[in-house]
Amino acid sequence: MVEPKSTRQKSKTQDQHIYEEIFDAILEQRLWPGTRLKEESLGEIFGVSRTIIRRTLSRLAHERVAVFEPNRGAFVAEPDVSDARQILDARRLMELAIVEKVAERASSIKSEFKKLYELIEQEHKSSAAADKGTAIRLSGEFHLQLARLSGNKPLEGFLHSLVPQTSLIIALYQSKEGSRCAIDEHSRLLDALKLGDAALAKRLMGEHLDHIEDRLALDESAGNRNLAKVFGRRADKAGA
Amino acid sequence: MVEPKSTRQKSKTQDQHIYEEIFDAILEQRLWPGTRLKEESLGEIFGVSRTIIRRTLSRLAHERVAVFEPNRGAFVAEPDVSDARQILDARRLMELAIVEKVAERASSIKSEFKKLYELIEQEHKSSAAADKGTAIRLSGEFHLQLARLSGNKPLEGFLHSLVPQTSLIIALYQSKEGSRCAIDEHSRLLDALKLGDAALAKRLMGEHLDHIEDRLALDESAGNRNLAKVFGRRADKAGA
DNA sequence: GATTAATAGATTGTATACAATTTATCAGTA
DNA sequence: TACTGATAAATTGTATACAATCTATTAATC
Repeated sequence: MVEPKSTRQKSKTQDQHIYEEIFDAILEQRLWPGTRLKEESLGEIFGVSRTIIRRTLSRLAHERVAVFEPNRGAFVAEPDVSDARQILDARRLMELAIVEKVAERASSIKSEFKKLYELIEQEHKSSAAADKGTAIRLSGEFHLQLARLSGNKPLEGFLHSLVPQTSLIIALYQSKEGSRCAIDEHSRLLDALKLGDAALAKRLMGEHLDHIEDRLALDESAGNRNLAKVFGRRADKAGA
Repeated sequence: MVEPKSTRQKSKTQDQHIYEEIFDAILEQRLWPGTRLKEESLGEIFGVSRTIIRRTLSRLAHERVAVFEPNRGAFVAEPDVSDARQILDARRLMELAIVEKVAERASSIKSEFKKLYELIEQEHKSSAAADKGTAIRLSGEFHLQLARLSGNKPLEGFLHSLVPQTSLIIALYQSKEGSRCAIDEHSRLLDALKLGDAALAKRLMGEHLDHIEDRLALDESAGNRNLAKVFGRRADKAGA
């Protein structure tokens, strides 16, 4: 690999790298809701100044994955029960629309499906290796890839914000352990999409989302699961 | 009005102010697609350093209302025909979902409707006074208020990005002048919503969006309307 | 000992300085 | 004149310095 001519051109990819690193950490649930994202610490980790980190945090805040508290810094978001319902509701709307579009375009994007099957394959492997973090992340990436195949950039962008938020919701409110049906659901969904069967694909996606929600405890009392919030304290799990 | 104790606390509202100022200028089509957004000029206009302006531009870029070109700065976005179709498609999805939600909640948010009728009233006045810019902006705000009443924050956020993008599309591709039916359409839509008639409201919203799209020339040749782009030049309408 | 007040330390928020890059200006040449 | 190349000016991209604020620690008081 060759060094770039200047330090300037890599700026965008460097931004992207830092962003994805944090994004993935949230998807994999290594970064817990409420975790403090200290600017200087992150700057040292990635070898950049606070300027760059601040831009990344600003992007995450925009996507509602992080939250800025004035004069206190950025924290990984902690969606409450009401937020969670709205997020899942919006996500269902997006995912159904995306699935419909992908099914419509099925014939013209056939070569793309292979990559998605490979992604599912990886998901299986991570799951078999009990690498839960990677499995969760790959599951999220499956949905993001589907969004890309919809051919609608705004929708793709919106889902890119909703997927990690869903990950935070699962971290906060999942009560039952995930039965390992989820991966097979991806497979069957993809089969339906490849055949261009929009109705079936939408039904399967709907059920897939149902299953994710079924494992959550989003009743009113569920707010209490987040003890730190109840007592007005903040967990600071980010080491210096 | 009393001065705030420190210059720090007003930071968020100052950010918001600058953002809204630019946002409104785009809604009112005073800022044309492709216009360069020079950081120092904006900083002088609003009396802040480039740091603050940069944050605002970054937000606008996230919402796809502005675009950063590496080492060249930020420009008001110029959605091409393909972008335009995707944006309008996404907007239709959002608006129909929003209208459905508002209709469902109609009984519990009755007091909110009055504000919307007042907004329509203002729209009428601006239109009568031939104040086209204000009329367009108020029309956009009508849709944003509706999104707020949906009670779904993610959806509201998504529409907040799509509305100014639609404004850019209209600026670039509107061929026929807008017949002044649009305002009455808002009225009738609101009537249906107040009665909680979701089906009718959705039909009216669909037709409303149809009418907006009908006035556009989004055929393949329409790309040529943007001459500057065809010839690879850039219009720089922002004075120093 | 518990509670409050005062101080020191750590962290964010903003402006600014400097480097890298692009854009504009202007000779020089055919 | 039209075109090329070199130089200067303007602009963005990043790091850093400093001010404002919050947090933790310690001292003082009851």
